[in-house]
Amino acid sequence: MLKITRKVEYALIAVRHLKEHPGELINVSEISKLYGIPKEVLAKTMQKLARENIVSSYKGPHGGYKATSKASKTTLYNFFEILEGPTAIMDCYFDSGCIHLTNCNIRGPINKINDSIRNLFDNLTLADIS
Amino acid sequence: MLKITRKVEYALIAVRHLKEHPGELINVSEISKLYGIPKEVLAKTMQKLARENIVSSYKGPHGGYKATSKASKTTLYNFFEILEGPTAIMDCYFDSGCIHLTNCNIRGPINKINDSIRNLFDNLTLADIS
DNA sequence: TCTATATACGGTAAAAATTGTCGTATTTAT
DNA sequence: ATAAATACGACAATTTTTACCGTATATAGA
Repeated sequence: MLKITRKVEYALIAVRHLKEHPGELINVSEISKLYGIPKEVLAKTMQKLARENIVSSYKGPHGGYKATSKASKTTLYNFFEILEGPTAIMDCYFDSGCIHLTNCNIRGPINKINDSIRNLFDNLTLADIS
Repeated sequence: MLKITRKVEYALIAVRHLKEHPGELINVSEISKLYGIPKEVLAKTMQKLARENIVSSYKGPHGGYKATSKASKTTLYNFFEILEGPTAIMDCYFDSGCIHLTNCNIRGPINKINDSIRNLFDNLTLADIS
């Protein structure tokens, strides 16, 4: 519990790698081999980041990805959201689908904890882990 | 991702309920019905808490559980640990089993984030959510 | 002493979420 | 044209989480 997913882990590794080689076009295979990450998984992850302009993509031979200026400014919260959707320690923070809401006795405190965690990830950027 | 498990959710609800009825012996069936929690799941969870003296248990008819004084003092981190084992956003914080450790480029920053989260849960007690 | 009720505990089945794989399309440098 | 790369969708495999079942043990009360 309270784990980040491998996809996020892979994405963090990839972005960091791109930032360590500024301007350079680096393809998925290269990063895959270097860090032992399944190629297709990383590929799809990079595509999501490309859609959000965290990285820019170039097709064709010698193509690949490079980090954009947005990469550094992006908060960890947004980064997580791009890859995994809205993040909270319990679904009821976003979903109203919980049947127990009316007699739930912990929602208030849980939401406070949530806010703390969200605050933490809102105040860390990708630059902080690069 | 970054979710607490239902077991932990159930345990928080149960402990809070016990603390709302101090001294009273309340059995698992009662809490189960009240909050719509599967009985056996909650039962096992309560047994873990009993072993760690977060609650005290009484067998037989009119038996049940009540919160102990330790309940309020227990940190959320310890509570999570009792129920789910050591908690970290990535396994490599505790496990050395990761093959990539040598060329992992994000371990340092990830561990810092981990420390922040751990600090958060170390400084919140069950009293804070009751 | 018998019975009913409750916790204690282990094993396993079911469900859900995550992770990985495959096939195909598209773009583009050479 | 060809080869190398991203783009995308569907599905399979794995892992984790959640729920259920059976049995043992303790104890209050008739």
